[in-house]
Amino acid sequence: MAQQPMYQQIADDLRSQIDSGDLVPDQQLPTELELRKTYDASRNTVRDAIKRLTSLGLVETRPGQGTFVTRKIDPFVTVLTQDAATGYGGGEGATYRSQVEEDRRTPFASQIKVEAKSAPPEIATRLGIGEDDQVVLRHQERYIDKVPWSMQTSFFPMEFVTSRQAPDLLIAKDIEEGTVRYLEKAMGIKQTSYRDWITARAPDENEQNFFGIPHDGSVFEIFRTAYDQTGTPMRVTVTVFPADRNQFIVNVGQPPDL
Amino acid sequence: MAQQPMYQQIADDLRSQIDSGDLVPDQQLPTELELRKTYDASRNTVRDAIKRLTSLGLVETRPGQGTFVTRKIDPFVTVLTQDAATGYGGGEGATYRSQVEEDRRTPFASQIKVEAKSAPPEIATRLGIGEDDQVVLRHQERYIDKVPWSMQTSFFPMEFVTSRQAPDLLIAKDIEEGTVRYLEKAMGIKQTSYRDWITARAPDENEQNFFGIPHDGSVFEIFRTAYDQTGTPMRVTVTVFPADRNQFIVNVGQPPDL
DNA sequence: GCAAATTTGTTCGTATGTATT
DNA sequence: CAATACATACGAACAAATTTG
Repeated sequence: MAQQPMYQQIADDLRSQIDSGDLVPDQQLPTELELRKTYDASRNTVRDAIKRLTSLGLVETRPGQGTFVTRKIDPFVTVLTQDAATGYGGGEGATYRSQVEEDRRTPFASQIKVEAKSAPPEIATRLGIGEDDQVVLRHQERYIDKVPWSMQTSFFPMEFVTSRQAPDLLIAKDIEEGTVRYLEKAMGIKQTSYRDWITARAPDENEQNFFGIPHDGSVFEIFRTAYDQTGTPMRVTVTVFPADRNQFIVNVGQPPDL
Repeated sequence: MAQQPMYQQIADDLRSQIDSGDLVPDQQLPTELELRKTYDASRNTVRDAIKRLTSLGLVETRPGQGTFVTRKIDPFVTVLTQDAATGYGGGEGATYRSQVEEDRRTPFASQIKVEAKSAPPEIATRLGIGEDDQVVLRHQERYIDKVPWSMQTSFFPMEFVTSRQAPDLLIAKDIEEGTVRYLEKAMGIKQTSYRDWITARAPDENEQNFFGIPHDGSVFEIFRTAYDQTGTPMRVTVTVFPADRNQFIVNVGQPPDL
């Protein structure tokens, strides 16, 4: 009878109500019991329809409360090729704040957590060290306008610390000037190039909780390997961005401003 | 009783069987009826578990046949900053073939479909023309080793054709030399820079069918706006890549080869 | 080529648990 | 504590797609 399954028809109908502005952001949808009557369908069917909408990020269900139209988050755009000339990259700790404030939005970053451990395989390969070699790990969560925006973890060779040249890497405090500048001043290691490797995948449980995204949502994961003036990897930074609120720009040549 | 819901436990158990190699790619999972007995759960609960695995891209269900472990697709990596010096970009028609063949894989591209129509708002803005202005649209589907890999649509101002300078844009045939070179030869318009705008979103129905990805999968959508030597937009190219088989690299400075 | 068997897809009804108000 | 709303789980029936005999 139905060309399309009923749950899909219900989902489409609810979606058109959202798109048309009939249902506005933050507004509560009818409860499952009410929708059951409206569409003359079972509760399970209604729930299947709502599941479709949640995986599209259009609605959000809260146990004990109801289902609500999500307010569209104004996406933040990170320029990955920022300041190519100076060697400082887009989305870094040092440039993150200014990129956000340029947009008249309010950045906030969590306390930095520092850890020392054996290099995970993916990191060891990129840093050109062995898997048994130790690395310093600096982790930080970032917010924009109080909304969780990204999780970043940087890995440095432990040798930077054991050589006593860059001891501050192990201190769990924001290095005001940025680690890139700090390493240049302390060790004479200058970041002259980097390579970003961009993937998208489903979020793990931790990321689902922190960002508040559904299990079938999607995150960007960007591995940045930075090299010094000798072409030696000096740092690997892994940043996870929920796809519903992050976009990226890559400039090649000198395109005119937007 | 259950810290974790039962469908999640079942999903986790099946996942560990896949990760451990107990279930190998292309192998059929036990049928829903068999799993129902194995885990002493109802068929619906088993189905919920399988749904989790499909949205992770670990398994694929085929009506009338069964559920199968997906063979992991070897991802293709597109360098977005290819040949920055010459102004030719990564992932373009002209460079797509060579990038793929460098990888010892076999590229294939569908016939090009050409259309003329009013500029969609997103395109008109980027091309710096009005929404009522006409554009030429060149669409192509791309495969690697016979697997659908990307869908690309390029938009050019209709003026390029009406001025009689670049009539071949309207011909539904591959422009061997690449449109970038063609426009340079025919019109003296040289592509000197471009800007890529990278997003990720859920696939539409057409994309689900073409790429064979689930409704809650994820695709990259990259808008490339290319500019000529005067800083005027000459082209907008929109490419859609399924996230399960595509990754991207951005080079800033001159990082050493991989 | 067709009918039967198998397997997943959709839909219903019902019951109970958990979170919030 | 009670009422409300979503989450999980069971069982059942029929439909649709595919394979098998």
